[in-house]
Amino acid sequence: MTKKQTYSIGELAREFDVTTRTIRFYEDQGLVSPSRRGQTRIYSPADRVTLKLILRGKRLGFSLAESKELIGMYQPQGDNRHQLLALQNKIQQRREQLEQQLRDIHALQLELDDAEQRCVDAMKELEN
Amino acid sequence: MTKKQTYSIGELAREFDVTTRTIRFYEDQGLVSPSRRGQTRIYSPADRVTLKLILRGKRLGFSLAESKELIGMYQPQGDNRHQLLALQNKIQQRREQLEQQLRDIHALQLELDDAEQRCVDAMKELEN
DNA sequence: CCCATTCTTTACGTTAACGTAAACTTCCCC
DNA sequence: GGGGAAGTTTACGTTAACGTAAAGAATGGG
Repeated sequence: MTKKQTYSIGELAREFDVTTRTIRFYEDQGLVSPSRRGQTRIYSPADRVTLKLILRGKRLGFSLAESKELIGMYQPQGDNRHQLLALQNKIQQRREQLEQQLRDIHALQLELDDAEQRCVDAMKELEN
Repeated sequence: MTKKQTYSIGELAREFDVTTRTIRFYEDQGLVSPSRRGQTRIYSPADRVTLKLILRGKRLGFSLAESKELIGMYQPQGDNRHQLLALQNKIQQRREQLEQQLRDIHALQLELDDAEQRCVDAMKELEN
C-alpha cells in the first residue's frame, strides 16, 4: 500500500485546515488545476504539493499572485533564470523583513520587561 | 536647542513615510489624539512615539486594534497585570510565527538552490 | 494682494482573500 | 426510496487599512 494517489477537495481541506471554498478560490486564481471526474474535482499528489506551497507562501507573507509565480518555478520549462533571480530577490527581501521583525520583537520584549517591573513595583507599593 | 517640541502632520508623515491620510486615520481609530491650534493638529513628542509604536506593530503583523492595546500598556494606570499577560501571549505567538517563517525560508532556500542547479545544468546541456 | 502650500472635513472607492448563502446534483446506506 | 453527506455553480457580502477626490480655510512670502 503506497501513498494515496488521489484526493477529494474535502480531504485536502481537512488536512490543511482550510475550507473547500478556499481551495476552489485558489483554482479560480489559477494556482491549481485539478482534473475532473464528471463535475467532481480530483486532486493529484502534485496538486497537494501545490497547496502546501501556497500555504507556506501565505505564512511567509507572499500574496497569492507571488505564490503563483513561485510555484511556476517548480515546473522547469526552459529559461527559468530570469524568474529565478526575481524569486531570489523576494526571498532576500523576506529575510531582511524577518531580521527587522526580530529586532522589533527584541525591543518589544525589553519594554515588556520594563512594564512588568513597574507593575510588580506598583503591587509591592500596595502591600505596604 | 533641545528636541523639537511639536510637529505638524506633514512633518510626521514625511519622517515616517506615510501619508497624512494615514495619520488622520489612526486618530479616527483612536490611536493618537493630537492637540489642536484652531483646526490644525499639533503633535507632541509623545504622539510621535505613539506613531512609532504603531508602525512597529505593523511590521510585526499586529492589527491596528492590537497595536492600540499594546500602546495602552505604556500608560500605567493601576492594574496592568491582566493586559500585560495578554500582550505577552501575543508576543509569544509572534515569536513562534517568526520561527515558523524562518523554517519556511530555509526550506524555500533549499528548493531555490535545487532549482538553480537544474537551471545551470540545463544551460550546460545547451552548450554541447 | 495674490498665489502657492499646507492644512481641514466629508465621503465614496479599492484590494485581497476569502465568507456565506442559495439552489441543485450525486452517491451511499439501510 | 428517503435522507444525509459531500460535491457543484453562481453570486453577493465582508474586513482592514487606507486611497482618492472635492471643496474649502489659513498662512506666509514676494
